[in-house]
Amino acid sequence: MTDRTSPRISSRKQPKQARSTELVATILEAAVQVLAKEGAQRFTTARVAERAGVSVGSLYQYFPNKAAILFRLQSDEWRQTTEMLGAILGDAARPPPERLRSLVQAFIRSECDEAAVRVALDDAAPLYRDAPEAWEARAEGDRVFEAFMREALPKASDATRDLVGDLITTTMSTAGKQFSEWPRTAPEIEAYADAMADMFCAYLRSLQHG
Amino acid sequence: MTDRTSPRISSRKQPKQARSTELVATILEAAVQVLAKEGAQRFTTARVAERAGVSVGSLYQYFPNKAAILFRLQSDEWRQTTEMLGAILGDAARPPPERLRSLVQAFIRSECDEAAVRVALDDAAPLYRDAPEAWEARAEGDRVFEAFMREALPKASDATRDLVGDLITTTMSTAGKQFSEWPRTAPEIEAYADAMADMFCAYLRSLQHG
DNA sequence: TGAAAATACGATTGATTATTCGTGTTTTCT
DNA sequence: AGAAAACACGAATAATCAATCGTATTTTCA
Repeated sequence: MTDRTSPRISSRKQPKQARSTELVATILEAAVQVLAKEGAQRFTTARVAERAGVSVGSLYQYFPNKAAILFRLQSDEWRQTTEMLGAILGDAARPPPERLRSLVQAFIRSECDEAAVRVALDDAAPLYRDAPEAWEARAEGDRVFEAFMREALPKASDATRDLVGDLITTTMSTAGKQFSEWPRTAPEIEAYADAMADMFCAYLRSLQHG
Repeated sequence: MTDRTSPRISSRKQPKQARSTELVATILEAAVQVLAKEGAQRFTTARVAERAGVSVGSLYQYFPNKAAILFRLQSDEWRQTTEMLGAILGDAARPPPERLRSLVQAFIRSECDEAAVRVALDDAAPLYRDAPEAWEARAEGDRVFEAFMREALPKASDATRDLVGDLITTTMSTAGKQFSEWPRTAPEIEAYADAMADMFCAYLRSLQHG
């Protein structure tokens, strides 16, 4: 009954002049600041434009709507996370459990840096969640992790590997959100990450020994 | 710099007549339906009142503001969850790992029932998150879990137990959110819950064996 | 240089929504 | 019954904000 037409979110125009790409960067930078300082509630196109030192009109020249800005920030973050994932998990010289531990620590650390932005971006998720493009970045990360799982659990079935991979990535990726709801000190977070890594490793070991 | 005065959220009036308590129940029921059918974005006092068959004015007689309705729903849910927690974990006749497994399954199942409401309530979290009362229900649950952890890890230090309890509860409680973002079938969810229980048990075992 | 294309501007529009308050109705209690 | 308290009503208010569009400025390039 509700006429919820999800708007096209990621139609970037082809820039004809150089200033446009600068502007996009400026706007994204401003958007991050607004999210961090004001939160998702007060994230408005006017505020982003003001902070960026441009007019709302200019903003709308490069982003079809407000959600597109948020979606772009989220995409960039996912891209970055996937890169990190690949770099750490792809290091074939180290044993899988060690790589997994590094990943957990790196991931949780990165979640805690700029925690305010992450939380705000998460709060704003309803605005960009429905966009189909939102899942592409995630899919790439899943592929990288699958490759790692084949190394970590060579004897397991594909179904088991998928399930375990799903469990681990999900567990890891939701941890950051909890920290922001009940803030912890840096050492507490380190300890938490260590415990999580211990848990994953214990689980993988138990799977290998039958 | 931002003048974000968090409004008092949970000042329930003392009802003088019987109809008022009925009305509160009706409003809460309507609120759930609006959340489920329309989502957090479209959760408005007007819509809730309409669905409840009352006027906005009446609604504001029992809830000081919109956030109070959401907060009340969240509180009720937490209370319910804590009850379940206590019932399952307190059953001293069963060995701790078995209880933990039951808990994970029950918890994830309950997250999946009424998933739409849970997601919407979560989306609306920014509106009621800042209320200090919001943490009381959670604290009670933590206490129950702590008691369980003393049974499950009798030899561990308090610090370890706290950390592990934190890790387990956090992991469990964030699982439901992920399901709604990428929906899964019922058997997939069962398998996921089983895997999570396996993971927790493997971790607890590894902690006990040093 | 000068015209056309690209970009930038920001007041305005239209829509939504939380909350109030003056008024009418029902219940309570004597 | 009748007055007072409690409750219910919903139009009106005031605020916010996404997005537009007519105009002004800058860049391109022939």
